Amino acid sequence: MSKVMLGLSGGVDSAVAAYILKKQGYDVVCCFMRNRDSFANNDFLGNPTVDNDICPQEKDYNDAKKVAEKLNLPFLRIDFIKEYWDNVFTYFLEEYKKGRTPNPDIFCNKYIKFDSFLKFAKENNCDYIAMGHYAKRVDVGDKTYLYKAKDLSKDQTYFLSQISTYQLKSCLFPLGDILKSDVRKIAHELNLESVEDKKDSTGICFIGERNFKEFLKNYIPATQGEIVDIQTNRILGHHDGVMYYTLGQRKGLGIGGIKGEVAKGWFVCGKDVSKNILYVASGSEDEHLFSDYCLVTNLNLYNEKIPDNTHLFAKFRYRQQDLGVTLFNIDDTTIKLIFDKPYKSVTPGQAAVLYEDDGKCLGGGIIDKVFYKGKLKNF
RNA sequence: UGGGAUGUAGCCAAGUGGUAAGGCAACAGACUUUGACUCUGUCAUCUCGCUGGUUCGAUCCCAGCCAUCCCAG
Repeated sequence: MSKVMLGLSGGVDSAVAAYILKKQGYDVVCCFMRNRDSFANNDFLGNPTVDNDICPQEKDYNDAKKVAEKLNLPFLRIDFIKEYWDNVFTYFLEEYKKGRTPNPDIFCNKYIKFDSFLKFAKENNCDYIAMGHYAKRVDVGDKTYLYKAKDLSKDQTYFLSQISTYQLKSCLFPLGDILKSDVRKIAHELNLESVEDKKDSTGICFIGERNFKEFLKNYIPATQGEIVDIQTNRILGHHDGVMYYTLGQRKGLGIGGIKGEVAKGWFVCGKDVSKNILYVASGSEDEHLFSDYCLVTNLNLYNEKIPDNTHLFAKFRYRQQDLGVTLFNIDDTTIKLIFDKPYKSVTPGQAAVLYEDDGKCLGGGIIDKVFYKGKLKNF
């Protein structure tokens, strides 16, 4: 009987995943992961729970424990606080300091959930790990493929785009063929009271929902600068630091109406980190928000290399529609993606994840440089 | 100082003698394992620069004052 270590988070998804694996006949060991400590990590500004009697992580732990008890499964606990800080959070901050917009959860998967946790599982004689991810694994011969989950609205393959073939082969995805609504239904049937109606967690993994700017201020000093209209070079206002904004962002600029002009809202379309200038464009369809090709580094593919001139689909941001692109290889870990037509707000630091039109996820990389009409966009 | 123009919520901006459109911003909620986008809702009632007057009733009419801008000088 194969043994699986299941990451039980205290949410409904991993709880039902545990049940399914058990029902399928796996020998399941549950484990609660703790990767962050607000106090050890000096996280106070804008922390909504810093004064709570019970920290939300402990509530999650208790909820997870109840699930394990209900399902009659062994329950462990492990901390990866140092690993998270060293491999995920440090990278996250470095990217922000460069003015880019990283996706920490992709690296959390790569380095913590599918690496540190996998090693811990192996040390405990487990064959596989599993969690509550919505994704599908398909084995054909000795090859393993990753597909989008049946529940496309919950599909999380985007976050798995940096895991290696070995990591993929070590993981089971029990929720790949189940709709979220059915997950809730199963939780109710099992009377998993601690999680059945719990709201889905959002926000950065292990950090949670936050006023993002306040959170970053704990680690990156605020440096005021000018907000400049890219069309006319007018100074429209001031920002608290160029790194607090991402491309395409509308909220938080505080720019009101201007005499004699129709106010369409202002959107971030570029940044000059050295001069600390934030560039904005008026209206959501301004040309400056678009780009037509990009360079992607850190390319990670689960299987064979993709030939030049292949047309496929890319997701540039989580929960955004897949967009048609044509791929060209630069070297083993760098590709160029030419867009079918100009796309809005493709942002350096975010992941570009590659799909075939049947939902097969080929892998992905990190958007490094973005171009429009042959010119490098200045971010 | 003379002539002209304007003064409506944080910013733009409609408006009528009969009791204040809209947009932007902001805030809240929804959505969401990044950051965003998006959607929904809230947002002038000792109020329409101030003070008087006309009127049943004025933000809109009249007078004076104040402030700002433009042209003269």
